[in-house]
Amino acid sequence: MTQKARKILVTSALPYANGPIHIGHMVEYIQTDIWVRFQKMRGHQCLYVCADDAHGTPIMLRARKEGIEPEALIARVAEEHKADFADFNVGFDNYHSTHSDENRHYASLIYQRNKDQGNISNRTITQAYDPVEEMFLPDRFIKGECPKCGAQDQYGDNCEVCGASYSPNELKNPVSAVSGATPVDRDSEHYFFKLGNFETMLKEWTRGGHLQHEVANKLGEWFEAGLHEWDISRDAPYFGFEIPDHPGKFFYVWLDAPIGYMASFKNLCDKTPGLAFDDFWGKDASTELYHFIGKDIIYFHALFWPAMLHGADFRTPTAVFSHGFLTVDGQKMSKSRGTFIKARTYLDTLNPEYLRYYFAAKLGSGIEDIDLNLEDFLARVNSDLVGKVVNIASRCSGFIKKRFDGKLADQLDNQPLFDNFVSAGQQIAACYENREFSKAVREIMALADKANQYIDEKKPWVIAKEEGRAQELHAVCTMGLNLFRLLIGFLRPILPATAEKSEAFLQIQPLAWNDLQKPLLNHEIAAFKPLMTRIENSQIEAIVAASKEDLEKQEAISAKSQGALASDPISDIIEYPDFAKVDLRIVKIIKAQHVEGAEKLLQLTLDLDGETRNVFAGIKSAYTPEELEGKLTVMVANLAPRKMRFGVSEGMVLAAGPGGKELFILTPDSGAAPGMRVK
RNA sequence: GGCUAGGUAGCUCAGUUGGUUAGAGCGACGGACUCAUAACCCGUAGGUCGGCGGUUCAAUUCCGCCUCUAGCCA
Repeated sequence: MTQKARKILVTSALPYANGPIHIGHMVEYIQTDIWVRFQKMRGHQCLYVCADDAHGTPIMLRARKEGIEPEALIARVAEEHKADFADFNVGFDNYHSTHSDENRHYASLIYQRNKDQGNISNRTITQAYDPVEEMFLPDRFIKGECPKCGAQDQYGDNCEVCGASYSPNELKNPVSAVSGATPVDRDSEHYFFKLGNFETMLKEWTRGGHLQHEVANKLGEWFEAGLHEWDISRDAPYFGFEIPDHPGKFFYVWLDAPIGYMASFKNLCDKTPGLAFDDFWGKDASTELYHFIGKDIIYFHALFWPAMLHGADFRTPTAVFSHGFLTVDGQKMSKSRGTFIKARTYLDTLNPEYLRYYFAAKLGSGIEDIDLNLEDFLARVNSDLVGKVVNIASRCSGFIKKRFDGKLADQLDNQPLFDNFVSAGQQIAACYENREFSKAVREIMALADKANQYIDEKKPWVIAKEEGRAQELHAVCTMGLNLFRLLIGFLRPILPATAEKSEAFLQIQPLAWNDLQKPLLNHEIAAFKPLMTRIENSQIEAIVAASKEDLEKQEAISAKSQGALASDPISDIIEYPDFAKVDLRIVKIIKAQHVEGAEKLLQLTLDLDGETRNVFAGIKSAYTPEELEGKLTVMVANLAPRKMRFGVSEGMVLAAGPGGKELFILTPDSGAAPGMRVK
């Protein structure tokens, strides 16, 4: 097991400083932290740095809305972020900010060196400009009608209803999301990073074992399309760093964000004697550098970032590890369902170790999304951690305490079983190293089952009642506690706080991986106190309820300024005869099916009690045919039939909502029957 | 729309370089035990491996199409 100590620098993506950390963020920090703790346990020098990503238009606007300076906003958010991470036992060696002197230095340096190498160009571009706010508008701050499907209130780059992507100038009736003014075109000089200069280098790098294979596959697409120049400047007003020698021009937030990794590390170097920046970032550094990121920001980290570093004579990363997203109960986190759970909301009720364990049990080395199934979460944590692992200590310690003065025997009852656990540790270590945490957890839990089976076979509670078998009892319980110690050692990267408590119980030093080969014998242990308690269903319910309350508070705040009516005001007054012309009827959906070739439509067969109608409804994004069949709803029965590509639609069903998943058909109260008129 | 992933028991996931009865944990059901945080141990039931078509002696595994989910499109 002896190997040379490695020097490793690890980062997680920098959280954006305009809002709180939620449990989706935590997947990444927990994944990284487990890996880092594992490396440290193996005796390597492993440093984990991170920072707040503090620049950009959203932060500038958020601060303006709150009536404070951006600096005040990011300082406050940084404290919240740090507290959340600390309470989740994420052990950063340093946490810094992109709005720092170090970052300004390295951003300018990297820009300057690339400029000297001929990797920066400039030209004038035309961009949407808000004449009221006097600022250029990023795509996401322009709203309008989708040019493809006409959906209202869509963002400047893609439509959430039909999924089309387009450029903001294609949007119909565009308005600034900041002021509501109609944007105008305005010219401005921008600076560009000539990514194309790095094509050869990047092709080699992306296929050089630095990325997961599926990520490398994905990047093939970018090479095929050709590498474009990357716009790295933004105009004032902008919260960020001014570009040297170009007053009024600022570095785009995504330029200086990854440089924040360097800045945070530099900040750590300055307070750590003997830690040299160049050892980890110099062109010929022999140390290892890893970035853990979400799959959504792959191209920044796998294309721009290595190219920028290479162009500025710094080393490139050893590897970039991407992970998937978190869903809750199989769906995207949702504020209205109460599954948009903030880190703090979780921490107010539950032990962070539970979530660390659950995520570990789900995480592999790939980029698949992982699901937090709340029912499964409760069952699994209770069963695995409390029922299996902690239980081993709980069921053995009583005998040791009562019968042997709290002292372990001087030999094990079953050395081969102990050796079997130790050798399984090699496989477990390999899983950790390869970020196959779910495999590691499966192995460890199989061992925990073995340990419980062993105790069950030996039946110490039977031995305890028999005369002259004290030594045997002593050996069996010592064996059980030694198996427990190994399990805790194996789980230590995942459960640092539980490991610490266990170490206090066993009265031992923090476990290192190499300590695990030798059993703990002839050693006094402390009285056993519960190391972990079970999750109650009510706690999960409390978290979901608290998350919903958060939403209600937010809605109450925003309702004043922008209720649903603000963007979609009530139409002109009509007289009753106008309304009476519309013949609304209750119908039963007797059949619903997909329409071949149609992206948005479902074909519905509607029963009007005496007549059936064929209707095409644009609700495919929100409903499956199965969930519609048998339902009652309301239709406009006297709408002129309309010929569509797929057939004739004989009416329309009524639904509300902005579109996409958020579409809700009307349903009558019980008692209504097909054919009834709605009036 | 294009691309990259994913769709396997009620739930969460393994797995199959194509080959006899597709696995685990949890849950359900039955039994045993009482040391242990109603924990643990033994056993039983559960799956047209997203759908359709193709290649093959043989497909859950390979190919094509479709569908659903997620992400990205500078």
